[in-house]
Amino acid sequence: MQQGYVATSLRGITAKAGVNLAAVNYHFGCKEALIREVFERRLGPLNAARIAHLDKLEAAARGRPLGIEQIIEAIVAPVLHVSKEPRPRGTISLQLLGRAFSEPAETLREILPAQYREVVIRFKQALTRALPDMPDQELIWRMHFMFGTLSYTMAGNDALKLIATCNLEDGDDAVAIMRRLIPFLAAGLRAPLPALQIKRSLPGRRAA
Amino acid sequence: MQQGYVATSLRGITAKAGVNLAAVNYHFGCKEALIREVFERRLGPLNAARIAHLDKLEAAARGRPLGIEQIIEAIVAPVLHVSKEPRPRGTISLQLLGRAFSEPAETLREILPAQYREVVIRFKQALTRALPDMPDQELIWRMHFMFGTLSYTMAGNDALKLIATCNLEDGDDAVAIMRRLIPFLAAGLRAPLPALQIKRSLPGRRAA
DNA sequence: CGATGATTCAAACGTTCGTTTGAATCATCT
DNA sequence: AGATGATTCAAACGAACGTTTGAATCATCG
Repeated sequence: MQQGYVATSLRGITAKAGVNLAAVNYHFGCKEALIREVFERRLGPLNAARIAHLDKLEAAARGRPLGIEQIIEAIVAPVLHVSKEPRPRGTISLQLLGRAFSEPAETLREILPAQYREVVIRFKQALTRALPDMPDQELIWRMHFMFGTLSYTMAGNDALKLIATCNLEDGDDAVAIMRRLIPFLAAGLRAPLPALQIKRSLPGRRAA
Repeated sequence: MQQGYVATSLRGITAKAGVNLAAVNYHFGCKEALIREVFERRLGPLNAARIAHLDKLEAAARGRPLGIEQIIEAIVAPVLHVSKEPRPRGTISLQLLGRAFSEPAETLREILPAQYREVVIRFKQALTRALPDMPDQELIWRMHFMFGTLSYTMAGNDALKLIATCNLEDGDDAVAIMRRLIPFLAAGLRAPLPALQIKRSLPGRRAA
């Protein structure tokens, strides 16, 4: 899955796994069913851990709204757990999950919403209570931005690292990255509401 | 490019264009060169407009640091220009550019850094001056997050819209989205520095 | 042991892909 | 008009893909 669904051949998979080519069709039926199971096996526990984390936070809060950093951490911390799996499985799993939303393959368009639905509902509830003055529309978009940043970061594109033209320290493992990510996302979620009334604020070129 | 590089066949392209299959190899040489030219034609003007926008802002500022919202707007506004092209070209172009970083195709790994290098250098300079207290490492990561959010938003994944389980208003065109995006990103860039000293804030092992 | 069902295997099938080819067509200029 | 170079076209090529097939191998149990 480093190279995407269509570009990954069953011959490549079975060769690397040391099994026969026909084993895939025998055990899974077709290539689509295989990738479906891969995603369910990876994404299911991850999202279950996120919800469990949120459950624990809400139980401890006893009805009070959670802090935004807490909520984000409930989304992010399970990712770190995955990243700690032995190399290279941890890294590749993150790439897989991060790139999932960008996958053009049709079959993933059906899997992902089902896998993420409960997570999104629960976290939207938590965020709505943590940000009571935020309009619903605005919150949905900011959650969209948040998931986008997260999945993009998980995908770990080498492209932007090359772009950076400034060598990053080696100590920037997943934990360090996520520790940088949480304040960024929390501040974004808390940002003042955009001035939707000011019509000419975007295309115009007024300073001041 | 709605379906990715490998899944897009030259037969499909040429059929939709109403030209002969062999025309691609005659005029471009190979499929890779074709997609390379597509990206250069789309990305070149976009990034040139970003730099021109930044040039204008810096000339008007006469040496003073720019505002963060101004800098982000210089990145985002040219995107809106693309989005306004007649349907469906505008929308698809955004998808193309947004998904570019997630494309597993090897050839894009070479094109994108070259196309983006100057943009990243210029905007990093501007942001460094606008955020003088921000450590270099932290700024690079926050730019990474910012580009991630932007490209993810441009890609316009239907997946997350389905996930939202809350129908978005139809008025959310590209302009409205970007107006929401800018405060989100600006707040993220300005976020207080993560407390790297606090050891146990995230589940991580520490040596030393 | 021998029968039975599950699994593995090498080989092939049909399809689709990017690319090549050589003739046909077009545009341009003396 | 006729020659010439650029472009278009239908057809085919070899390679790679997902899938199927039928025999070989394995595990289990009376």
